Amino acid sequence: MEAKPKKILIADDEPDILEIVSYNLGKEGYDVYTAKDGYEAIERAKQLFPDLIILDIMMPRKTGVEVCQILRSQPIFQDTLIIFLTALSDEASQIKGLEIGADDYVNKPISPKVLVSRVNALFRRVNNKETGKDIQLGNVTIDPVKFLVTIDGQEVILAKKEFELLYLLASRPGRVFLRNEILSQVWGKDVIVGDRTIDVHIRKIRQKLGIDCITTVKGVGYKFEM
Amino acid sequence: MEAKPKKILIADDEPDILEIVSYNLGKEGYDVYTAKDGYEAIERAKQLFPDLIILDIMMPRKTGVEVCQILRSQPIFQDTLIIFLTALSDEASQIKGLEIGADDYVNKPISPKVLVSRVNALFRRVNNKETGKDIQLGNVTIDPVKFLVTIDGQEVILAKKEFELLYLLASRPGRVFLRNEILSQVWGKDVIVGDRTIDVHIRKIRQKLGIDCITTVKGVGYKFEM
DNA sequence: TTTCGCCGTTAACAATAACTTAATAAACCA
DNA sequence: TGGTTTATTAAGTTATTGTTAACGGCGAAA
Repeated sequence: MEAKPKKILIADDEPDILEIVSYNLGKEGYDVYTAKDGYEAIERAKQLFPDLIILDIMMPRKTGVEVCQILRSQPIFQDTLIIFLTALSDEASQIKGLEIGADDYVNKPISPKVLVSRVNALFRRVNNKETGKDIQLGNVTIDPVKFLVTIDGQEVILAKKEFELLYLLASRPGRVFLRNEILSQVWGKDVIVGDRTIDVHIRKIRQKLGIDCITTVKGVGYKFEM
Repeated sequence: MEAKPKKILIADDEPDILEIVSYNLGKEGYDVYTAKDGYEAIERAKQLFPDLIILDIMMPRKTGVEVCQILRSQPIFQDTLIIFLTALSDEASQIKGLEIGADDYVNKPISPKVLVSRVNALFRRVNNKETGKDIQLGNVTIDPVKFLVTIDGQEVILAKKEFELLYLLASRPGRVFLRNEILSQVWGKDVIVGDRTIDVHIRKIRQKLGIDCITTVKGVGYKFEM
């Protein structure tokens, strides 16, 4: 399922800034829109409902601070991310900016790369509610948060060690894991178990999954592949 | 339901920083804990499950970057907020910090007030989305304001601890909560209770609800699912 | 104040699931 | 083919959780 690109609205009265920020965010795959003053920023926000608004503070026809306050007073824009972008680097301005509802505050002169990183970080946090470490390979999904494996939507219940072992193998599909490596990762460095223990767990996983996705590499170890 | 104060863990090898940051965040109403190196930070994180971790980068026994990577590789710490606090002010470090999963990156010398603002801003953003609201899952409704659970309109009376436990599990349906995590979230930091206490509460909830919605994941924890 | 009842906890034991082992069979490779 | 490695099975062992009952504390009602 391809996620829709996030919409970002940038408001600044310096065309250079608009251009360089637009370019860099566009390159990251965001849909970028611009406004050249505060009034226009509000108009475009109401029409676009962007996911993130980047506001310069010093702008004609409403400052960034005013824009932020106006938007935040409306429930619709409660969840919209807002970043201030400004030449005012004093503490008080920054604190005020964050207190009236901004999510971040970046000082000029800006580094486009840093700004992009901060934008990414914000979206990562807001976006990733539950689907961080899932592994999806073919029709198999391994969800360590829910501790659940599904095959074609069918849930498969694995025991703790089985799950950890499968998760390890599937974390690098195609890569062969030595038996020693498996032992130290899943069982811990100072646990001593017999040689056949791994095999038995592998067997159970194969059995429970019902599909052939763990390959034995004789004399070496095991690997996951679809 | 009274909102529990957010737990913040601060890791820095400079006692002065620990003190001044602790003081300022404590004054804001946060529960603040400290660690003086990277190893200790990980240990305390696993025991406390803080809502936010503030990491110095230059620390003995694992750098902040290492700590971040180790924690982020575990599903349990996916949602934990992380702020880097560092004297490295170069662009590349900042970008790297944000890319490996930090939510913010603050340069030293720090202004305690700015840090507090940024912490508040992070919590404001994350908080809005999940706490305090009714939870509705299938035919079950959980109302943390009225302290009431209803199943198909039928009211069910739970005791306080039972309710808190259920609310925690139901706040992230499907997600597995470790026993440690449950202890720290429901019972609090330094309360020591016996091993069977959780089970007994789980039993009572299952009994009172009359439906099978809490699943045991043996060796791991419990999860709520309809 | 006394009594009653609920809450949270603990302890003892039962039940069950998970893990390991060992023995045997099958597969693989030189 | 012989030797080595892995698969399979079942049984044994351990660890974790379920269940029940009982106890003390605390607050509400008598």
